[in-house]
Amino acid sequence: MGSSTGSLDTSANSYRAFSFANQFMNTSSYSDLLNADDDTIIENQRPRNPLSRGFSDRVSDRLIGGGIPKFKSIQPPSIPISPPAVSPSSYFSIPPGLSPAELLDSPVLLSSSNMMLSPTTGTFPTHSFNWRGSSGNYQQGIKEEQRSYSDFSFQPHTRPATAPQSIFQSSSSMISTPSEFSALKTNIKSEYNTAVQRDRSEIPANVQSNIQSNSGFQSDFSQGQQAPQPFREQRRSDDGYNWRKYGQKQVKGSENPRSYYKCTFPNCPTKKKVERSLDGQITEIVYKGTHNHPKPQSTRRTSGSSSQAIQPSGSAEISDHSYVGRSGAPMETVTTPENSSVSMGDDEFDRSSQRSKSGGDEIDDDEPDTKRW
DNA sequence: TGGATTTGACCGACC
DNA sequence: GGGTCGGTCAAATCC
Ligand SMILES: [Zn+2]
Repeated sequence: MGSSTGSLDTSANSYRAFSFANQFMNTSSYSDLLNADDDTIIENQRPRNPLSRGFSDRVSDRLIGGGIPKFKSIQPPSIPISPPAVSPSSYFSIPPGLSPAELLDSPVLLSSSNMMLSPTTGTFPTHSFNWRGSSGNYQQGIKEEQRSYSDFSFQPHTRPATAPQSIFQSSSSMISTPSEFSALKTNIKSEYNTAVQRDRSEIPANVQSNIQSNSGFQSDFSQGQQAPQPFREQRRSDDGYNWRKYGQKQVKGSENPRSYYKCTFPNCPTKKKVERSLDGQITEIVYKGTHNHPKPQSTRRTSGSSSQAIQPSGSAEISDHSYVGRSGAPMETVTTPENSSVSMGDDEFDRSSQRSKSGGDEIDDDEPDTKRW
């Protein structure tokens, strides 16, 4: 089993090192920052079996029927459209602000910044997304500048910013989604990893609002964040969905604790892992699974334009999940593990690599194409 | 009182 | 077969 793909694990972890400052606000509203709209589905989560404790989640991720544990890997026996080749394990990295969908649409993707995935390859992000794949390379650079801002810098707009990175993995198991799109996902597991600028999630909505309004605020904000955790996290986080924290762990490679959240929507299997730095800033977010429901309408968000609210996945092919988010910052910078490699411990890296190997990752290359360019 | 968070323990996967 | 690690559960606690 394990072989199937590796486990997701983490590889993502590698990135923990960054801290970004946030800058989201500039443009649109923060709300846009991350919206993840992924709705796709995976499977419903079934009631947890008592028997299988712990595992339930996994199970859920995997699929229903089966007993087979596969987490990520499931290959799709048959996938309608895309060949999922996509990789069983596909991790995408997306900037927090970006939505995968967009990425897909625009090839530019990360390029804006400069580095990024490898445009060179010609493949787009999608391609790139599989970092885990055999090569191990996965995203490439993203991190770059982020650090610069780390302290707070808010840059006016333009910046490449901080882009945290996001990775998204999709795992899918089954999907029930209506759209074709879902079909794609079906087997794919997706996890997104997002590096977030900060944790907006934690920030109370009001605060955020304020933020929007003012620009300067960030600074405050950031500093404020230093505070340990004055407030509990609110359910609704950056992406607009409601999350419930079900665990926290100190990961070995990083000093930052990782928190595990589940979507509170009844049957939604979506989970996310959030790593935050000591100062409270989110250094990494990894989404697992997709939401099978529209985003709750929150009071906050939507300022206007995009009300993203709910779009079922319609848009097209979004990749697997729609992550919509865009912050003012274009995102560009995504970090790659590699880059980060510097920071990342080798250990972690190794691990990830290893695992990845097991599963066959190889597939990656292909799939993306399907999606469209 | 109900829901969310915290946190230690358990379990499976990987090496 | 044993150790390590990540992920999840669930009781206690908090709000
Ligand atoms: Zn959900």
